[in-house]
Amino acid sequence: LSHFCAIAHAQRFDRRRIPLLTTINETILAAARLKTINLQYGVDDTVYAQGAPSQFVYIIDEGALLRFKLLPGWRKSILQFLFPGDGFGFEISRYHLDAVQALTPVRVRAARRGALIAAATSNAGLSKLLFNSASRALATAEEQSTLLRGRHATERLALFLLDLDARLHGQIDLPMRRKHIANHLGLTEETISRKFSALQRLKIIRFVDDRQRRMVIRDKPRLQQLASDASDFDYSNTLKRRKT
Amino acid sequence: LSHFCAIAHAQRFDRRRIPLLTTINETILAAARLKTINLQYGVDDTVYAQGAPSQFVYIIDEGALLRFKLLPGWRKSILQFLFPGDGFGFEISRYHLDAVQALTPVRVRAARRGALIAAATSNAGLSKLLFNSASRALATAEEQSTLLRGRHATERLALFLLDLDARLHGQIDLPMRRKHIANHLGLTEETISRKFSALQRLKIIRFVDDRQRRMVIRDKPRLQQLASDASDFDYSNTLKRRKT
DNA sequence: CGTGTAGTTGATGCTCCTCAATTTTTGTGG
DNA sequence: CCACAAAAATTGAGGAGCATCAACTACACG
Repeated sequence: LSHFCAIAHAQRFDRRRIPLLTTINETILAAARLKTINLQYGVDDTVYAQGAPSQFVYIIDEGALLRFKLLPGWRKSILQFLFPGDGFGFEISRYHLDAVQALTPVRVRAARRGALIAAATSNAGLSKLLFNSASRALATAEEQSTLLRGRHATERLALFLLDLDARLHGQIDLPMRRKHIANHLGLTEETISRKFSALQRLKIIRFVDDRQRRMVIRDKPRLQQLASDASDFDYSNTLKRRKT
Repeated sequence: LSHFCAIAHAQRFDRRRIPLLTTINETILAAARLKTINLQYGVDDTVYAQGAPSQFVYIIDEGALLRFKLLPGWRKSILQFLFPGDGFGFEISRYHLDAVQALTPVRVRAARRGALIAAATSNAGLSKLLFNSASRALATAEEQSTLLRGRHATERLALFLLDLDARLHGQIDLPMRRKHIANHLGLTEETISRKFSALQRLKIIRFVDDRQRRMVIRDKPRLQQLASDASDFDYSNTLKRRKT
């Protein structure tokens, strides 16, 4: 038990502060006293596919992944991006309803789903933790819906960046491609690219590497304002200045 | 116990078939053996406000409600519409993170939140039910996110109608105003109105009352097709025919 | 009968998508 | 290390779809 607590602490305070996001987290694994195994994945590797039997639950030690659903007609919908400390892979169904894929080289710990369920069945405290965790995940998902109801691309992107900032703290290292962000926000990659350029021109963000992947937020108040009302920002594709 | 089971059965098979949607349902109340009280609300009455202390959990016997969140700047985001059999009001937080309001005259049963939590703490089976329920609610919320990533108004409206159809079965009696649908789908009420007109012109749906609230789906396959790809449907505001 | 509310329809402009060209970055093999 | 090809990101032009503003209709209620 103390072993896992130590890891949990290291995870939470070491590199990044993270509001836990999904139905599984460090505390749960610790409370269930499950044996875990370490696994590694390379870029673009699939951790599990949609419809596959659900055997393990996972917690991320290092790297980033994306969680998505396949839709009728070859399309997919990216539900969220996962970072160290986040957990995934636990559902009621015995088969996965989503799929998870690595964005960078990844190290995860995996525990048997069956063992977790068995532990929860005889342990009301653990069940309660699971419920808490699912509730928080639900709140996160509804937050996401609210984000997607925002009508302007700038609003959505600003909210997305602020959320990442809160989770990753400080310098944001985007592990995903433009097209992933676009899919997640219900936009196109061209629009994402244009909005990034616009935010950079206005000195609200800055990319600090040549890959345009590592960025800092230079003017968070302005970004927060854009997140709630982008009406004095949104200009079209061209470079004309803001409306008066 | 058998009392509640009877109600649960009546609820599930009597009037409408409903995939349970929120963190609370009939089965949970029955398993927890909670005392309930009956409450009634009139149109537009608030069941609870955002930020209010969380005292009860609720199950709907009759009528329809809407659940929403207030956002910075007087805006609100409608998370979902609730119908008989659906439950609401249970969260981890001791204060409500959302608000619930009646769309029609409503009868609900309420149970004390504290009693439910107490029951869950000593009862692993109940905790597990709560977790299952939260997981299903999570799946629903992620479904909703996926809907909102669809780029065309027609896609979103079609998915919305198909979802209502699955929940209400048969004739759909819309308890909400156009503006509620619009908010929920991230569109404007004018667009909703125009899309309804278009669907009606194409004989995909039909309104069977003069208030334009009660409708039947006349061509479900076509509606399902539009839900996954509206590219051969979307024409602008004007009445011009579909693209070739 | 007015008055108010919900819904529909129309005209216009803005935002974002589409398609395409260009630039930048990444990966591969000599 | 450089040359080359492939992939990712950016930028541009034009058009599609939705929002906005406004007028209009239908119904509800006193």
